[in-house]
Amino acid sequence: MVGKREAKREELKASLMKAATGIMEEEGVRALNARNVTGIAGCALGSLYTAFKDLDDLIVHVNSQTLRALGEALRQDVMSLEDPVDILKALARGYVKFAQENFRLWNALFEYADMTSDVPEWHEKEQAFLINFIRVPVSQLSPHLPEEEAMTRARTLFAAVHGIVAFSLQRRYIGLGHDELEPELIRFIDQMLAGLAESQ
Amino acid sequence: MVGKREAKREELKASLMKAATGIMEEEGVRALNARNVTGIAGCALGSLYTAFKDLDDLIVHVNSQTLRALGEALRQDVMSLEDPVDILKALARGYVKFAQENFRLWNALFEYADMTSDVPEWHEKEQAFLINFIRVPVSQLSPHLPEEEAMTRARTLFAAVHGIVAFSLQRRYIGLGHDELEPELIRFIDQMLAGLAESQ
DNA sequence: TGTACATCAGTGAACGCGCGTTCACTGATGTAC
DNA sequence: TGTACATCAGTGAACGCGCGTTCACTGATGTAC
Repeated sequence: MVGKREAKREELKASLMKAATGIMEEEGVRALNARNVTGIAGCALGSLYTAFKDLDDLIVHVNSQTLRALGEALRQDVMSLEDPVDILKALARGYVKFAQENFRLWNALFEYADMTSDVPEWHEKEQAFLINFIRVPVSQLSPHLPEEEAMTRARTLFAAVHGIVAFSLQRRYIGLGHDELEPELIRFIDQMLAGLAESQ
Repeated sequence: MVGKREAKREELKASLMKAATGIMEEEGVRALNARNVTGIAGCALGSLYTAFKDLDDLIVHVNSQTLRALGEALRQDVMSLEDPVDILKALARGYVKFAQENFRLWNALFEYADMTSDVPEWHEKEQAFLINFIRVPVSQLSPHLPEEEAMTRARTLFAAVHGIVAFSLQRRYIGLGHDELEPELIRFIDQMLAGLAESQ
């Protein structure tokens, strides 16, 4: 009966994840440290290092959770849609909504990459996976595009959309209220897609 | 003859700026600290605080310098052009070029905003000023657009372009080589402009 | 089931480091006569 | 021009803090018989 130890271990991991998520939601990744996270989780300082490799490892796990939540939200938004144009718009709307509702967690996905030099490979793969949501409708809209090029277009589209969302939510956009972000983004997508239709 | 003191003061400021710029160019903002910058500038640790309010103030001054250099580069690129489409493309190309050639200084403009809570107002105004490079040709392309809306379009366009450039240069774009960035960006601008023409 | 021993997760005080900023001091610059 | 005094920029040792991580210890869990 080795089960009790393992159960406790999982419990500890879970409580640390929960505490970390809470701190990151309320004060951002930068506010997270070994003392406050173990304090809130209700365990000893040193326990962090029995449950996770180090503090960075804990952050990566929270980010992974966030990425999965984003993936799930986008999947829901797109599920019932067929038309690639509708899908791309729904993805944009879904992305804005997720970023607004989970601002600090979403922000942590990008802030963290700036803070550390090496993100583990498994986490990079999770990020890369999400791009497929965009690649599929992009390929449908440009059927004779080689897959690799479709991937590039998808990434460019994501980078552009992300740039617009990030600038707005991080308030580098003085004068664009949060209510205006979604319509402005949809206008942007419309313009992109009109330009795509034009060129074919 | 109060001039000698003032001259020395300016000299000190200049040598600190130079040292800070060097460190930021070679190792990024995050590597800058009070000890290495004063060490390289060849002055005492405490001198930093007679020349600048604090370390952040020094960083803001370097960023301001970078912003002015970017503005000057873009002005050169655009100077002889008349056609708004040509201007927008030249700006995009100029932006990529500047970001590539001054990667870490350019990056510091955005990393720093993430690091600190309050950027001084005068520096925010310098940032806002640059958006006019884009607003003018955007207004020319859509003459009946109210100025405020043209501003929004200009900001959206900048945010999108910046997103694409940032993702590529920060290597979040696995698989898009740096040589491919400029053509991909120009393709993007073409598509945007085709979409704009379409909608009018 | 009960007892004796082994293991190892959890503990938190302590380590060690990096860092921004301060402040009493001093020597160069400026002023008054 | 020269001298005596005043000012204040420059100095760098020291302060104080926050932080990630370690490690000797202990008590709960697991194993053997």
